Amino acid sequence: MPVTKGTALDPARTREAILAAATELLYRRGLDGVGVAELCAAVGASKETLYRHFGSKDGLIQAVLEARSDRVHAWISTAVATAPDPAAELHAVFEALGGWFEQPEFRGCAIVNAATQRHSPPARLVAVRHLDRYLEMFTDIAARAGVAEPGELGGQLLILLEGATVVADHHRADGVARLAGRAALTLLHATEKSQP
Amino acid sequence: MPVTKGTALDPARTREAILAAATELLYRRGLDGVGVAELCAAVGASKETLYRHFGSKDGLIQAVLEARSDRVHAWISTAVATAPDPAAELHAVFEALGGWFEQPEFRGCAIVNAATQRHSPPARLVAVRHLDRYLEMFTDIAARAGVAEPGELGGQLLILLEGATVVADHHRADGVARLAGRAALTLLHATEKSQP
DNA sequence: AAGAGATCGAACCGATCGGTACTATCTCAG
DNA sequence: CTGAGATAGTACCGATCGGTTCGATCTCTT
Repeated sequence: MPVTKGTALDPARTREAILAAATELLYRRGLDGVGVAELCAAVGASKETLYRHFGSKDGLIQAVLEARSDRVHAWISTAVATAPDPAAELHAVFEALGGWFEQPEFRGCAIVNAATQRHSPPARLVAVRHLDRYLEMFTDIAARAGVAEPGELGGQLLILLEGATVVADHHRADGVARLAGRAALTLLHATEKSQP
Repeated sequence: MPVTKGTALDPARTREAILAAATELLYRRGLDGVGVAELCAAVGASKETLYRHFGSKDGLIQAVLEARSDRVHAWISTAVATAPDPAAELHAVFEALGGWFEQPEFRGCAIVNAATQRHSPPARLVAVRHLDRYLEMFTDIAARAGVAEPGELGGQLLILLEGATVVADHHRADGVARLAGRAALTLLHATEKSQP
């Protein structure tokens, strides 16, 4: 049945619905673990609709990744914004991360996972920008804390965040975020102390 | 031509040859990026030979991952063994890591990548044991350094190692290992100082 | 009222997937 | 010398892949 009778025709909403369903499925089963046909079935859309909105499976994947990157950074930024000082900001970031790791559907960072599966420009570019934003955020926190080399500490905090995500995904999830959070604060304090 | 004339018949060597070629190709292009036919062509072996030795593509993948995990840990252990004290051991680990990151064929940790692509028991188990061995190594180093809670520091060092690997793969490779290495030493010294 | 655009559902495309079967031919152990 | 096992090469299997096309049918804009 074409265009279910009584349904409002809203391309933008259709696009979002496809995006949402694809985000979940591709994250859970991997980029190569879900075919376009199954994707369409899960959305309740036809192939033609999907291809009109995204052009190709890779186009859909890219749209999914960019939207996800934006959402993740908005979420982390919110956590940071509620904290009163740099140390509390770091604590907030890793506490938020811990809440994510505990969710049963947690499967690592979708953007990094995608770049691992498709080691090609589109996915890699999204990943680079994703990590760039993390690095900028951490460097800002380090700068606000008044450390001598914010870039150095920022990079180390990025390593802690990504490392915690990988370990939570592939080793043990419980306590990893707090472990990384304590390491982050230790690094912050050590760097502060050494530069009075 | 079956069994090229003059070639010694050595199943064990054949197996190793398949393993070696598959290790390189699957690492470079991803588990789903290479078909069995291409794999056979790269090895110079027939499908029947591959399937007789490994049973299935997944069997081959598992053999590849386990061999790789063994090799990586032997390599890291060698780096550790040459250092005179815990701090030097950590330095050696991250220096070795840096050398790996700089290689043009570096594509992240093959075992973690595989577990990301196949989020199913076989690959996941190899990954868990792989990280277990890292954790044990780092915990031992922490214990030798005499810190109060070697497990805590060991876990943090594991996070640094995996984080550095991810960042080197997906963000920037140069200097990441040394950045993580300095963080590792900072954590070690901070933990030592707080527990006289 | 009419045309434009959106959507579904299905058929269809060539290519490729992992895996099997078979033959011819070689090596190697007895 | 003989039989068992290893191998290359090829053809083949059904399934699935990403992607295209088409007609029917709906909504929306004018």
